[in-house]
Amino acid sequence: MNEIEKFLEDKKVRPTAMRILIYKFLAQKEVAVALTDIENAFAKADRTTLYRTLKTFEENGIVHQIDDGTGISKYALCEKDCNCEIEQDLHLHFHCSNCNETVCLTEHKIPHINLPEGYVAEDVNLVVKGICEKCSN
Amino acid sequence: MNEIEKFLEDKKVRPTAMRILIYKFLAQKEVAVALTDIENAFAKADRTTLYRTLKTFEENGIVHQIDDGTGISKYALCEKDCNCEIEQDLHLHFHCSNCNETVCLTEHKIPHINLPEGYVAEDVNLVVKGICEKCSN
DNA sequence: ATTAAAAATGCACTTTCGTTGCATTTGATA
DNA sequence: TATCAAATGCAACGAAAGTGCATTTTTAAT
Ligand SMILES: [Mn+2]
Ligand SMILES: [Mn+2]
Ligand SMILES: [Zn+2]
Ligand SMILES: [Zn+2]
Repeated sequence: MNEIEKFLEDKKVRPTAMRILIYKFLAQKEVAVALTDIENAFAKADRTTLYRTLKTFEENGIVHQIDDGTGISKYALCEKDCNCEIEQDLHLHFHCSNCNETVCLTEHKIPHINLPEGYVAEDVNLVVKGICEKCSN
Repeated sequence: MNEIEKFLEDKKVRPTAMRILIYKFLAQKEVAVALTDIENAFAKADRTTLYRTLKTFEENGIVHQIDDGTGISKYALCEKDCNCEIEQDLHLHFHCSNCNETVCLTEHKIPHINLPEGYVAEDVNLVVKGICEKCSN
């Protein structure tokens, strides 16, 4: 059994052929991907399967969903020891208005936010929109 | 000519009956509103008119659109001397997962974000999700 | 190996929200 | 009062997310 299969099983996800392919696809991309991107990459597979694969990955801590403000959900692999927890794992996302790509800035954790009395934070989303490094040259 | 009409004209928006009503509705609400909310409040008006009114208000700096992560656009009146500019006007938004309401925390400006070399910020969206003050009692 | 159960996949469809084209109405201006 | 531009209303469309159910594949037990 290879490494990816082992990884998926550790995450309690059955390593089907499709899931392994999608995992490899995500691992190879350095930007966040939309369902459509995966759909285009695997024309043979049904959209629903890809959709549910992403949901399964998300529920089991393999990917995190990214709301970059475009209205289209993006997904990216989680870091090695990520639990998607506020104050620890959550990082900034950057969406380039030129190339339309969204990237995880995993080194840039979201700062602690002070809230008014009575408010309880459970999740934070911080997205910066602008021109990315590739497009600003 | 009353105060609201004057205000709209200052913003280069012709103060029609519908627009005045929608402005009053927004001014009276202390939470961000969705198109559907306005639709329900003004059953007689067409959804398209309400939609375009919000767009007009947004283009002329009367309201700002809020992406709270629910996938449904919300709108709220801008502050007195707001230009919706990064580093000055942009504030934190809070979405309550219990009552599903979204509020502007206008006193909580978005902190300056350090980006990697080459990245240029043009806009920032910071949304905290959790339990609001009303729901946490 | 054979079979039964569970899980994954594929297909068709629905829903929701945002958006647009165009005809009609309203309102400002001359 | 006539004219023109802007606002409104109606009827669609389109993208994306999501669901129900039949079929296939995989796992596990016999
Ligand atoms: Mn990320
Ligand atoms: Mn706001
Ligand atoms: Zn770019
Ligand atoms: Zn609440």
